[in-house]
Amino acid sequence: MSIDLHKHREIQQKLAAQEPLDPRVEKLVNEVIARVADKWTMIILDVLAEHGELRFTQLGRLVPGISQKMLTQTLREMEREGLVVRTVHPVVPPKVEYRLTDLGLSLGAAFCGVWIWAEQNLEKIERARAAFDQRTKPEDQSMSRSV
Amino acid sequence: MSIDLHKHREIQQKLAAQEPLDPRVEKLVNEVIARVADKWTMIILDVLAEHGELRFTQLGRLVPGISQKMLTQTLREMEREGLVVRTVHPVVPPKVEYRLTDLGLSLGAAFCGVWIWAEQNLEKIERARAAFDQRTKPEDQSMSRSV
DNA sequence: ACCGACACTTACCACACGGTGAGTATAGAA
DNA sequence: TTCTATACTCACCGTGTGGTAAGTGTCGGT
Repeated sequence: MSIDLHKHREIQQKLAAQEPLDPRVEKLVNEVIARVADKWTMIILDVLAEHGELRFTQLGRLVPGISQKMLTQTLREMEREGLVVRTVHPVVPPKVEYRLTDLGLSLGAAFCGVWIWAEQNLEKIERARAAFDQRTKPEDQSMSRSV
Repeated sequence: MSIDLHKHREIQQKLAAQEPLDPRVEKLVNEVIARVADKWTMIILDVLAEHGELRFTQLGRLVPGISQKMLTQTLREMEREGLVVRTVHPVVPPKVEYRLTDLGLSLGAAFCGVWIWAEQNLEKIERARAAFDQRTKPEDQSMSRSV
């Protein structure tokens, strides 16, 4: 549930030292990050963490920009990873409910570290970006630098 | 540097409760995740955390699959976010060194939570995936699926 | 008989991402 | 003179990702 500080230190040391982590772990982490980092997964995780159990259309309404296709797709992937459970009620107008598993909840908790980091370093990042743009942009060229 | 457990709890509570986080933070988090989650950023962060200061080609060698284009691009983005510093030595064969900033280091530390999570839940995820594939794959010739 | 609700699935399409390979600049080595 | 090393930039191109819109199936309401 909560971050284990011993583990934390240990891995920090591994990062600081040359000790490579288990390659399986590294691969998994990359996969997890890739999965979680897409446009919708974190938002859905967030909404689900906030609202508990939700139906497909409710979820769609709570994640404004999303298309049905992406909602289904993301939810499927999250289900596959064991982050959400999908409960089908075989009733006349279909009723499907989605809810985070313990795993999903714990992923949310694990990401707290990143949230905290972002929260604490928001200003720093914005300053870094501004400074970078400052020292990069002054060339009056129309370089297409899309975000 | 290390994760603040008070903050951690606080945010967990916010996640559990309905309290939304500062939208700026949420936006930033999504951006950070999106940035960090690309194919190369985390790997570079990792390599840099392990080796300290590195030159362009050294980095390229330590991140086997990467193309020059992607290395440059990723490095630039990381520089913009203030995660790395780029030091140019105006010598005859160009010499440029890259090194993590405190911010970059702290991001690595923040991601420890996710690493730990992945490490601790590796089996669970693989089992979830296997189970999901199991119950999804058995599609034989018949198109009708009996749930 | 027709419509709408729900939870999807499918076809199509545009754009962005990432790879490849070439080009650029400089100076010392061969 | 040509080659090599370094740290890039640029043009081109194929794939993949995500959006739009329409279709599917069932049943209850009108």
